[in-house]
Amino acid sequence: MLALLGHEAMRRLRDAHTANGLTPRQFHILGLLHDRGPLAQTDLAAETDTAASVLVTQLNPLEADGLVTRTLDPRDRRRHLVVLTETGRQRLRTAAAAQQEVEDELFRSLNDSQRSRLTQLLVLVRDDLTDGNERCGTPTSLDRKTS
Amino acid sequence: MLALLGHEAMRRLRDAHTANGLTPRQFHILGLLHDRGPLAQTDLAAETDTAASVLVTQLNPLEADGLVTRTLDPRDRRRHLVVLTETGRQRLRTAAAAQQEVEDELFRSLNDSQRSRLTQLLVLVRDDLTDGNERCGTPTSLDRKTS
DNA sequence: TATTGTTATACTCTATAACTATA
DNA sequence: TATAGTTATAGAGTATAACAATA
Repeated sequence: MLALLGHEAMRRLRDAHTANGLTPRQFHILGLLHDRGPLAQTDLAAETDTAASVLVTQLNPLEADGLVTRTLDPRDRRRHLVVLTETGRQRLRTAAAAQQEVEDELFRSLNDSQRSRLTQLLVLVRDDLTDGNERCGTPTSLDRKTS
Repeated sequence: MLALLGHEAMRRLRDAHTANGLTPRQFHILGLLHDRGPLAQTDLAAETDTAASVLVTQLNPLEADGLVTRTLDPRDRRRHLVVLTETGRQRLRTAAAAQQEVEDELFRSLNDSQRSRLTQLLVLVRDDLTDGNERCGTPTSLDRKTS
């Protein structure tokens, strides 16, 4: 049921973000750049758990739309620093509002205390999976976030 | 987070079922046939929320492996009744054990009361989404189960 | 030689439409 | 004409390997 509900949640988030010209991954990328400042593509790939080659295909449209710029890191000219533009910041704001709408719709059957209990339980599961996998060396998608 | 955790759950279930030569959908199909007896493909498509064309591609390997048979319904020779064989029943048992292992691993950080509370909250969300969509006419994947 | 980023390729899952056979 | 099932095709998402530039 967790898998099925998660699939439905992803579908709704994808629909909402598509209306803003973004994929869920691109929304994630914009959010990271907003919170952490400019990042190299390697860092973005690690944080979002996407292969480097996939990251490129996500960044290209973002750069073409002027939401993001790529500049060479002067100290290591192999690295491309990805920077959030002002346009990108605005797009992130409207996309975040759309995301919030989807979340409200998804969890409208729960009151505030039920919602926080659900988050609390999911956090327990997630944290156990992430550092559990780091410990026993069975890497999966979830733990690359913290590595 | 629900979407991400659901994705991870689906990945683990898929891996477990792949080891038994099944997809998650095929496991779902076998389970339905076990619980409800022979069903026409239309019914299976509705219950599992898969397009008819997708259902065919899931049933073909099941029939080839002898887990399932397709027979014409004598009362409406357009309908193909899908029947679970004894081999299919056995495969379902081993696959169900594998699914249970994955669930135990996923939720090992929760004790029994936490697990039941999580299920309870997820059921609330799911039921609201399903009959909520039936009411307001915004059909999604989840509500076809109950229609 | 190793690392960053890019390109090309293939594979899976999914959605759609066209087709057949029955009703 | 409408329905049950099938086939073929195209699209999105993802994973892998080969490649260019830089360290």
